[in-house]
Amino acid sequence: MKNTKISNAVIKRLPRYRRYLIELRKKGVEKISSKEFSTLIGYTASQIRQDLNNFGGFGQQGYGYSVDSLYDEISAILGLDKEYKMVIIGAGNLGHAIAKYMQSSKQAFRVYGAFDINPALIGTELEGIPIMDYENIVEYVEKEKISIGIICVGGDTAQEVADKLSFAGVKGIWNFAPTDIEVPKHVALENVQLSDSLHSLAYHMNDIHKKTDR
Amino acid sequence: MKNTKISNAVIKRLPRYRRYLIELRKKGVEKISSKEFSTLIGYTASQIRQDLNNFGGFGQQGYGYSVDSLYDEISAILGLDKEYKMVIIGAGNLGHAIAKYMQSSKQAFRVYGAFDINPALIGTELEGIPIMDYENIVEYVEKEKISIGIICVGGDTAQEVADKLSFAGVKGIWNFAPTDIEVPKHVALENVQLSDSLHSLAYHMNDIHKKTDR
DNA sequence: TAGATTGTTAATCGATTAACAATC
DNA sequence: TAGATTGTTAATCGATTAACAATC
Repeated sequence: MKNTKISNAVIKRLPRYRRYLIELRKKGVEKISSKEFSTLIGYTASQIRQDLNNFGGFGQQGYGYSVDSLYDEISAILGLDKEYKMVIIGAGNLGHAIAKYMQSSKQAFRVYGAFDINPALIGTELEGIPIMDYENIVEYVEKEKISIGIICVGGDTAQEVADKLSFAGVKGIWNFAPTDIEVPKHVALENVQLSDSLHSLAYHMNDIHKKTDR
Repeated sequence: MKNTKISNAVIKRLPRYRRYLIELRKKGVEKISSKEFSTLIGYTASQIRQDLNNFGGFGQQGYGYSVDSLYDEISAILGLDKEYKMVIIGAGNLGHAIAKYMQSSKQAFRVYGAFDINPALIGTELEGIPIMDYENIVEYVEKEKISIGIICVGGDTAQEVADKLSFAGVKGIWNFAPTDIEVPKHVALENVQLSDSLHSLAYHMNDIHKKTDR
């Protein structure tokens, strides 16, 4: 595997490739050429080949790509052949929402516990997941070897939660708080800004009209 | 306002500018230069000026940008000075999650109804929002002038829901289904691929390790 | 072998950054 | 006026697309 710093644009496309490969597998398709894949997924054949060759030559000239093995390769590149233990911080609406969502996903990601500062919530359960005292989070993360923290608190406390999680040793933070947070270099960070996404939708809704008007 | 096709990269940054402007307003900051904004938000001063000038000259030479009016301008560009009526399709885990989330946001976006095909759910409520029969969605959207449909169904039915919503006349679709969908040109589409986001996090968690190893 | 399709290099395109003249 | 900072043009950088030789 080469390692000359893969661009983020490429990485963002990998899960999408993988999703389409799952569909193809379901349909019993065994091989696919970059050209066929192109019409399916909507990237150019050139881009598909370019993207995949960042990680190695997965294809075969004159034949194409094996759906099964390409799926396996991409899954491995993404690290989906591993298991990830997660905790949710913030057992309010958003935390509840994510807990529900994670439960219905049958992936290698599993939520082991939730944390809150609200005494009324501590000791209860969030969709079957125990809600514990936020005071004890560092201890818990260390002991249970939790690798991902899901931040579902309000924007004002998100940074302090991120600091604590990083200190406790998580390897990744999935941030749903409506704030940008900073993490040490060795901690991976992925932001889900739902309101940004909605605002972007609003822009395009109006933009489309402007175009129609011309 | 110029209209020479704003790149999507720019649009994706607008909500972020807006969030920082809200913070600045809270702190009572009245003006900000592109240079000061740069250190705060992490884009280059050049990019900030370039971005803003896509929409007009909001600044003043020798002074900078007025926080208040820049906030107003960006809000207007995004279309956040308007009201948006929404429906949720799919009252399962994900729909419930989004309903909760939308409720806690006090923005110009409001969910008026939810739809499902499950007879056990129809007639009940989802966080105070009535759950109606999916059969009647077109009629409802037309009558209530709903402008945004939030798709919270499984991947297998997402496209058919999108078709129905488009037919009924929504102007935007916020898609949480783990599938890519196609919509007519006049309908805006925003995808939230939570699993893609999580997979991208997994990649970076492992990628960071590779770097450490070298 | 001939045909197909990859892997990879070169060309193009677009987005970001730098520079600076305009102007408050 | 002098100083500061924008608006905008030009230069650079990176990502996408095209082309084609390598090879299954």
